[in-house]
Amino acid sequence: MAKLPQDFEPIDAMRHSTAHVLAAAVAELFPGTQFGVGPVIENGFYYDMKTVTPLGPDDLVLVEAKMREIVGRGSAFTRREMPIDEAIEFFRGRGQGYKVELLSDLKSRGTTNLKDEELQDFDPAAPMIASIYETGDFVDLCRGPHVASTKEIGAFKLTKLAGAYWRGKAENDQLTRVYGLAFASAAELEEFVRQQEEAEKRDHRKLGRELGLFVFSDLVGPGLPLWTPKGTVMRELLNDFVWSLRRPHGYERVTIPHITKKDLYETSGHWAKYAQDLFKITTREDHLFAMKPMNCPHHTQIYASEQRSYRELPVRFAETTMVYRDEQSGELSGLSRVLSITQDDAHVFCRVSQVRGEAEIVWEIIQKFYQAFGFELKPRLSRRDPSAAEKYLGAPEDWDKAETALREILEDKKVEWIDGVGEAAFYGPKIDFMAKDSIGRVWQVATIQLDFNQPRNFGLTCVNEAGEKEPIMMIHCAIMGSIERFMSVIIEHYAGVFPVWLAPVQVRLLAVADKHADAAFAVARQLRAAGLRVEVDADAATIGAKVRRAETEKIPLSVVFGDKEMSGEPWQIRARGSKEMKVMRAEECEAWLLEISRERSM
RNA sequence: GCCGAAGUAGCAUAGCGGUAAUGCAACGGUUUUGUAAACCGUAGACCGUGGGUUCGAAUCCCACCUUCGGCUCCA
Repeated sequence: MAKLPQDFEPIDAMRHSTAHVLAAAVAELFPGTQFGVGPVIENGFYYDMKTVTPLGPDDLVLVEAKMREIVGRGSAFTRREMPIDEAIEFFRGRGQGYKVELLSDLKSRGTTNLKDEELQDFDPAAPMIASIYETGDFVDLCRGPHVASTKEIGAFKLTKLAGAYWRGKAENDQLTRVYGLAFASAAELEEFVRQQEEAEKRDHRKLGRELGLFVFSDLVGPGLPLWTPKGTVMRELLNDFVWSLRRPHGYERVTIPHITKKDLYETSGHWAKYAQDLFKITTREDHLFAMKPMNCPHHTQIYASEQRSYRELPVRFAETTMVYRDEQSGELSGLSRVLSITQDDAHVFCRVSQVRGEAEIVWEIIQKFYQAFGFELKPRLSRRDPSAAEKYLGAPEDWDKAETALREILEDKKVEWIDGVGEAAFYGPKIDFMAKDSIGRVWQVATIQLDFNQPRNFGLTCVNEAGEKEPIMMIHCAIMGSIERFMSVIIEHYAGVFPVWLAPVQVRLLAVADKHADAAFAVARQLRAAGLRVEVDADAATIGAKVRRAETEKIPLSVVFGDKEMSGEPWQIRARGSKEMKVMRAEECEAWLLEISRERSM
């Protein structure tokens, strides 16, 4: 994300100046290049540009060398100001069409329609004065601030080339975006690169394959993960956990088919908005069906199947089930973005007066759930963008009411929350939860969504105390959101080293020699019968090799099983990653293992 | 979908116009082992798919599939 100049930290002026040096280097090497915007981002900068001939990876090396040459010249960054019309002519004269467009747009429509990355070029306080910065022969539109001269530029490195649409719109020109890192010192740059490598080791796509949790098949297709027995064990455990938290609050399970006539989505409002993202099915009799991309419309039909009294509300339906969305192929990524998504979905049908209480129950479930993994949660009020009313269903007054209800809950909780303008669903505002993982990355996870539109579209009511039909509200809530995404998050959070309760294999018995195998298998059978997930390693390998194998496969507990154990000596239980053994008499082991394997904790 | 890059045995990599190599895993044999890698051997790849250029293609060209990095999108 681009940073605004008012949020600049001391390092950011240097990063911004480095972006100018990048543009200067490209301008020297590739005359005729037109430049877009070049903002500061986390850890560095980028610059969007349209070169006469496309840039390749080899050019990146060339450009970086040229940048070092320019930095070596030690030129000053000099600021000049001019009226906006003069600036338009100035950049037109230099063939910089994108800069001319930005300036002209600013002149006619003001700063409010500018994106963050574009605001790095303009000062909203003085929109009719353009400032430019000169470095040697290179001149760029820019609000600043910059360092005094290229002598102050620290350690930098160009990292990648990517495509990016001009002003973020898919219908515009596609420019080449050059990304770079910039830090005050070479040591900091190296440290950052090292951290990146650490994060790569946790990549769920790599760990998922190594740990045998899920696979993809070219025959089945992209974005359609196939879950192995081990991966399925984890999915079920997570789902059971969610259920254990929901059950006391009166949630009931329901089950729906995975396809429906299109009529359902025409009524819900989804067809108009998402028709092209649906997998469609034509029946032999030429009727049009769709794979379900969400569950709420189906669930409304269970609610609507009978007349409901206010006395039976809230009605809480929940179901963990797959939905299917025809995403753009370029969006797919490991488990983070897939076509077959398992949602732990719930819909609460309630009166307006019950919304608050129900939302608080969900909040409590979410907190308990995420606490068990050691995630730090931060809520976000995802509300509508008032300047884009056409994107949302329903009357603004209803939106205001719903947004206020959620805001009150947030204020009541006295927690820090993020204001998410434009993050609402098309049918209502929501509270989304952002989870910070063990290496500080933030993921959007659980959600509580208010919806007055679908109940209205489907005519959902209850009979109230006065015997009248009263319109009701619907709350959509998901604890994990998507199990696929949540799996990707916890795989990376734990780096594949899962806590005992969640590990697909909890205990491995390492048979010392052939003669111990039968006894080890017998013990394993007994522990399995007690509910533990146990394996035996009885291969013809040394005990050292078996220990190593259990470690690299990230099995939480292992027990060497040989003569000593068979003759009744205490077991030595090895916890992964630790050389210290837990020594325990055999007859105590089962109870202890059961206890720790059930404790849902980090 | 768009821009760019990449697909070689189960995994990780080498080879980059002259007919596929290495490590780990697998399999067979020997060893019967006490807390992070025993030893010896064997097998395993139409080099993503299809087409083209060439006497000859893993290697060059085209299309498609899949993956990766971004952009756009995300109920």
